[in-house]
Amino acid sequence: MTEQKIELQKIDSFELKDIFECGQCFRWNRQEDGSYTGVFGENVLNIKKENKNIIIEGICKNDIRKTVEEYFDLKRDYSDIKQTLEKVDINMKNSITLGQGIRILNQDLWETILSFIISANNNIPRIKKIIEKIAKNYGSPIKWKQMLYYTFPTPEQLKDVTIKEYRDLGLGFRDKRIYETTQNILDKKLDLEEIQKNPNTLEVKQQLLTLSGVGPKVADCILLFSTLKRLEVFPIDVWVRRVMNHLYIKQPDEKKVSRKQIEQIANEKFGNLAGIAQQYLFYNRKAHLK
DNA sequence: CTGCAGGGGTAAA
DNA sequence: TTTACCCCTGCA
Repeated sequence: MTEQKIELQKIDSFELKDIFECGQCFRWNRQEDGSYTGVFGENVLNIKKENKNIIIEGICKNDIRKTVEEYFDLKRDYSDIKQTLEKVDINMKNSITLGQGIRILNQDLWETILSFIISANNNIPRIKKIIEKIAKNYGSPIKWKQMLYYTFPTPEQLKDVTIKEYRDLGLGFRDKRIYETTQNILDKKLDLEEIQKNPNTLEVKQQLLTLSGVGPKVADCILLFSTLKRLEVFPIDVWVRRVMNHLYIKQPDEKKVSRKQIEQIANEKFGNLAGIAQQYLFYNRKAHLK
């Protein structure tokens, strides 16, 4: 646990806003100076961009370079990915222009599972608020610059939390789901270490779907945004459904568009990069407001 | 000020 | 396939 600092140069595809406000993460907050501060694992980091350089500093458990490299997916060549996707069609090309600075984070699997269970039928400000409360109540404190931050609690730290306590935190009907999923992980009904090793995405998805509160959309988000990092999945939420319908399907009644239909088109067009394509498409959402 | 719709879905009927 | 769901915010 030490205070560390690092400066990265010539990193392609790294816009703070694109990365932190695309909906993949919930614990990064924009500061007044335009930088972002966030907690992940046992780290509290602040990131800012000056000229073309990225400056990262804060409390970091292990070597900051390695930590950052892993978390921000720095070893992946996003310009290569963008080049491939750009060729798909003009829609994708435009979408990439809108969100060209995105990177898909390698977030802790456990935290990602709980975060996206909480995200169900919910809005981002409230999701963030709830996750912050859970961290503050059950996580471990980390002090940096006179401020206290809190890690996301481990399954063990949530072991004895009751459904009622969750309800009192404002989780609503998700209280039971969080409780049950925590118990299932503690009981190793699903072994998070094991599924990390399984290369068969469909199998892993089936296993995630056994968890309470995890349906197809949440499962895909977990597969894409965590260290599972399956770039071929295509999470379908109302916005992506809207955009996909608008661009490719053109069904007058949006609700009639089936998940299967969207998945098929996504797979045909974007193949094993569908997940990243989904993120770019997400930037199209405001262009298609009802 | 009160009422109501709707939000990055899921589980249960 | 359809419906209820906890809480919160925005808006009529």
